[in-house]
Amino acid sequence: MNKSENVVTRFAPSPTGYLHIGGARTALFNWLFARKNKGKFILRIEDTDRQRSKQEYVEDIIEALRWLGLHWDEGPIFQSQRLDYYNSIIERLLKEGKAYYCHCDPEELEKKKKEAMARGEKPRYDRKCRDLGLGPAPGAVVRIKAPLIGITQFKDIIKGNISVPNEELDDIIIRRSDGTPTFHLAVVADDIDMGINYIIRGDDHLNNTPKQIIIYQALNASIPKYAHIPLILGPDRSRLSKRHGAMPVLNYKEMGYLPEALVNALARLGWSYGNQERFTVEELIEKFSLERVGKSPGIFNAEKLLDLNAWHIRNSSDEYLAKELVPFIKKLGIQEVTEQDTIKLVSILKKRSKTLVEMAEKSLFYFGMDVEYEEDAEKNYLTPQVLALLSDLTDRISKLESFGQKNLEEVFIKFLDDHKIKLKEIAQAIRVALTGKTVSPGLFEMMEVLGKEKVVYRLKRAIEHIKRKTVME
RNA sequence: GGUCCCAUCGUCUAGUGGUUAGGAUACCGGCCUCUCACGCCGGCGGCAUGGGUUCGAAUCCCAUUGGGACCGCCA
Repeated sequence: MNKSENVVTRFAPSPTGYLHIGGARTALFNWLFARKNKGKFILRIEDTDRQRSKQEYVEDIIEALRWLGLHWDEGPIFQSQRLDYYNSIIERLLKEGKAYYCHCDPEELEKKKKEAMARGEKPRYDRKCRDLGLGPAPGAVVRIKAPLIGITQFKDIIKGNISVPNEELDDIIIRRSDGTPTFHLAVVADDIDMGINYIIRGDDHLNNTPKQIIIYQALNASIPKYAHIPLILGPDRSRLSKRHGAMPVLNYKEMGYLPEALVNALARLGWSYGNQERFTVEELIEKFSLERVGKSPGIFNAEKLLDLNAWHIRNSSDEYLAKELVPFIKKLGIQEVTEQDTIKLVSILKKRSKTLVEMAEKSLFYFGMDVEYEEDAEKNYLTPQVLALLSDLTDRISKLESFGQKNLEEVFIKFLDDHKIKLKEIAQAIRVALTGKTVSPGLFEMMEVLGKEKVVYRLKRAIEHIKRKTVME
């Protein structure tokens, strides 16, 4: 292969399920590799199995890839629309004597297979029709003529040299009796046609590769480079499936994860760059390489994703976060929320939130005039002892012209000094008055965000509350 | 069963013959401090086992064990 050749990669999911993190990572590696090398990334939908393929899954996959920011340069190309092309390839193989019609009865074959398994032999087609020179017939399939001797080998970028004795290979079916091409044929035909020169896919295809190389050879096509990435395993170390942890990628969106965080986590599962753990998408493109992908399978670590998400939230711009946060706040029933509101909230909440869901929940103190006191908070901090202090503080704050953190701090310094107390002694009471809770962002930044009107209102309400409580006792 | 692949803290990983085996996460302490968080400091915890090769193996070789994948008219 010459050096000027442009990299062309593809992600080729079959729409028989939603996109989960395994597929997403395969897509990511293909995308990163193409971007890194200024190449092309193609999206191809492998929907030759009409029974299992569903339109809703196509849509899910596309939406998930878009959300992750893995934009493709070509496609989506649907295999179901290219049947004529596959048939022309099959006809060519037939004509050149590299494939043949097989009339064997499927049930009989199945029986033989089971018997072979029972005897401890490898289940394989006995090649009965291989040299019979049969023609098309109802129920007939087309098989590839695999070489009988020798070895098929290739160098995988990640796994190294892989070789398989040809005796192990079968004359696999390339066209079903209904005339549709099988997976192996369609994949190879498409990859040749689309000029795919780097095939980056899951480890589960490692055993398929020799079978596909045989098709390449029969077609006299140049064989692409392969990179088989190790699988992502479930917590029980078995292949990731819907049952454990293999959530749809779009669920992470709903749970308040940033796509950048998921991309970061997925990239670091299998790929590494020294001791660096946290990457922006730009950094990943710059630093990604297939040589640094590990060989062993890994388990997806949700804790790490959470940490990464917190980091990406902390390091995102307020504007971006505000935009992303709005729908989450609305989901909590605050319909009147604006991006203006959230941008202020985000600035004080981004260091304290691991997800957008959490951030939305923490935003709630801002909305409405009244706050609801948590029972223990009210009992422990809204006490008669702080009544005079709160009254005086409210007076002082009411007189403030501009309501910035600086001004507030100045007022507090004077206030604390006059009363000979530490901030510590009154902070929690103020916090409860303003938020109803014992945990919140810093007092001054929070007051600035709330604005003078709400701060004074809530302080006065707390004072009234204490008075009322005192009288009742 | 056959073939192929894999094996460092619980998890993700760095490491390519000489390191007190490093980082991240989680967990536990401490500092900072108006609470929480952030940040900072410290701790816990690992080379699957057995043989070689070598002056010297996490690193190279073999075996064992364990795990995974594939063996479809699914992809």
